[in-house]
Amino acid sequence: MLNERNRKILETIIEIHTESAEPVGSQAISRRSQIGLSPASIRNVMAELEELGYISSPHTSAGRIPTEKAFRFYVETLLQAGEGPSQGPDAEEEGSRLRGLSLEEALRRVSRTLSDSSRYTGLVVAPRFASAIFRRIEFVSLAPDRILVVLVSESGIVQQKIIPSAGGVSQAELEQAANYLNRTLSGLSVIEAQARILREMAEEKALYDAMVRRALSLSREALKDDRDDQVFIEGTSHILDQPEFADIERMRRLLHAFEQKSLLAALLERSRQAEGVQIVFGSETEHSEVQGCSFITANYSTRGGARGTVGIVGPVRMPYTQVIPLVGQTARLISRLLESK
Amino acid sequence: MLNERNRKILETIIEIHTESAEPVGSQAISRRSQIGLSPASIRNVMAELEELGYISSPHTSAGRIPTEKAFRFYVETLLQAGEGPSQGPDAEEEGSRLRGLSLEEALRRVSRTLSDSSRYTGLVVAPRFASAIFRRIEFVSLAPDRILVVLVSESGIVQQKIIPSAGGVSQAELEQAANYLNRTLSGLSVIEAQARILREMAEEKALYDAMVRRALSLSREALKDDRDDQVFIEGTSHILDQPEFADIERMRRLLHAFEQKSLLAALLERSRQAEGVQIVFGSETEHSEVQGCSFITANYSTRGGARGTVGIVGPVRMPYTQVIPLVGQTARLISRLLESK
DNA sequence: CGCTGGCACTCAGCAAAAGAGACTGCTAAC
DNA sequence: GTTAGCAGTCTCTTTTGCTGAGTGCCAGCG
Repeated sequence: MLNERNRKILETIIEIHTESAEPVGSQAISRRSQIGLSPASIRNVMAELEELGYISSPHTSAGRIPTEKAFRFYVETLLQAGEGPSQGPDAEEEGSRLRGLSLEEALRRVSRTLSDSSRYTGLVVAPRFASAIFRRIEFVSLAPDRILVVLVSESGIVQQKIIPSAGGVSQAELEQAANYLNRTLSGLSVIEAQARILREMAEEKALYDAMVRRALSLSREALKDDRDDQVFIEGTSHILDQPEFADIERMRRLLHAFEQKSLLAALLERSRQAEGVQIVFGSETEHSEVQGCSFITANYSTRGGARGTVGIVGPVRMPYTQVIPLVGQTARLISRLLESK
Repeated sequence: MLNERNRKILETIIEIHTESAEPVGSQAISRRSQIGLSPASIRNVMAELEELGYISSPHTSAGRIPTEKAFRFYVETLLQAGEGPSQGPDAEEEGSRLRGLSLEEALRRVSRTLSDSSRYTGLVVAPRFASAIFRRIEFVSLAPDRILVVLVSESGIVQQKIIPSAGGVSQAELEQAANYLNRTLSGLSVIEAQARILREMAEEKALYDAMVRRALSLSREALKDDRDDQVFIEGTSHILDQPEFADIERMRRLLHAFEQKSLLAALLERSRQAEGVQIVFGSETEHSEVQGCSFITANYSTRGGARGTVGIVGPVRMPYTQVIPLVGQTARLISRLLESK
């Protein structure tokens, strides 16, 4: 579709535009590229590229800016070529800094680091408790009608929720129930644990042990999947640095979208099972708020197979040769961290 | 200092400016106020007010803008007059919506609600675990050298942290230690618990029970006060709506300040012990980033005396007659919620 | 046949100029 | 003490003209 020379010129246009955020003229390309063509010849090529939809000009007397189609084409070749070297913060050092933090704090920190070193907005989705391996459960009676449940997974994911309590259950009874559940369910995946509970409840009528009955009914409530992903977004103020969002109204909508973490979680959902670094443009989603954005993400996994996502968000115009390795390495860093935990 | 008529006119200036965000002219005041003075007379008064430092004009042919001194004077009279009615969301309804959520989720929700109904940025500081009443401790061995600690307070504050483990301690041993600590420390304030541990450790040499020794040393690590307040900030995108921050650079600095939650926590620290609604202007703090901002806050308390803060941040020009009651009622709402928990 | 220099043309962006409008401060009269 | 009137000031907006970047096309060259 695109011969070697045209491809090379398109690449140059993207590179220049990535640095300047401005339309690129034929002269600038000629100066920059090694091809050794005059501006006039390059103009001919540019006419072709425009014909094909890879570049467009904002107005007659301006240079050209790469279209999303061009960026898609560009990142696709980059992703196929492999990540290349990253110049992110030292992974070893970073890893040991995270080692002493709770999972939540660690993920927040990673999001921050991603943001700081990319100068875009950092994004981390925590693994779902529901897809982890069950480790411990604890009940604390807060009020006669409300029980606090704390769940811990094998890799250290902590989840708390409050469940209603039918009749007043004493703290001692709650502890018995927790003990029973910890003995019975520990080491199972949460899915298996849920299945196990249902199975046992079906046989429950045969059981006369009130404690077991209580434990099962509590745990069913406790393990119910509420499905709201924890998302850590750091460095949203960096979007103010991006000239493409200079319009206040635009910024407002984008910031607003970032505030609704559920929106981002939904957006990243579809790439959750993919391997390697993923790139999605806002226009490729059904959310108009993130038009003009680009999401660079990669998944990490914990011991037990639960998966989470890390990434950065910025404008479509991004230094992909730098951010792709950064995101890729960060995902691997977290995987290593969580699998060793 | 200010006679009744001048006070009334200043008030009118503030009201008009609060709505329009623009300099206020003598004619507008004359039209609006019930005083029945001509613009010319009002101009005389304005000259006086300017003399006294309550208003200032951006340039010769513009109206006057109330100074921070004027706003300080204004809110002081408002605060003394009492809160007046709020038209925030129905407290009853809101309360029952929060009842089934974990503390963290509830506080985040409150911050969101504050932001939504004020159209400014919502702010909630969680009570410190260290100032709460100890309820439960739980240890989970994550790796031979790392132990996850989950702490729960009387009012349902959950805090997790990871502590290093000297020698490999088995999960069974950890459970014994937790049992011992739960028996011994439950119901004490965290401060008391810390003191108790130190006291017992001093006597430790006399003790030959290895389990108790281990429990004490673990708990000392676990209860160590790390002092990083949890702050929930919601609705930061609202600051983009404020004309006073229209300058991009200004916005960037402000958003950046909001991202450093520790900065806000430090800022709110000094009003933590106060009663009732507090108002602090950015210029009254030592943080230049929040110049031009106004913080309206109030404290809430939990069973056991731990305190937290709720509030909103916006420009100095704010509809204080509305936001003061809103913040006050929200603080009372949370207090009621947490004291009944 | 592809490449290139030359040239006329287009159009955004900037700066200077002009005009309109909003307020003020002052003065003189009530 | 209050007010109408008026001259003066200064911002904001609009207009106009200019400059410069960049394009498309054409004719000539290797």
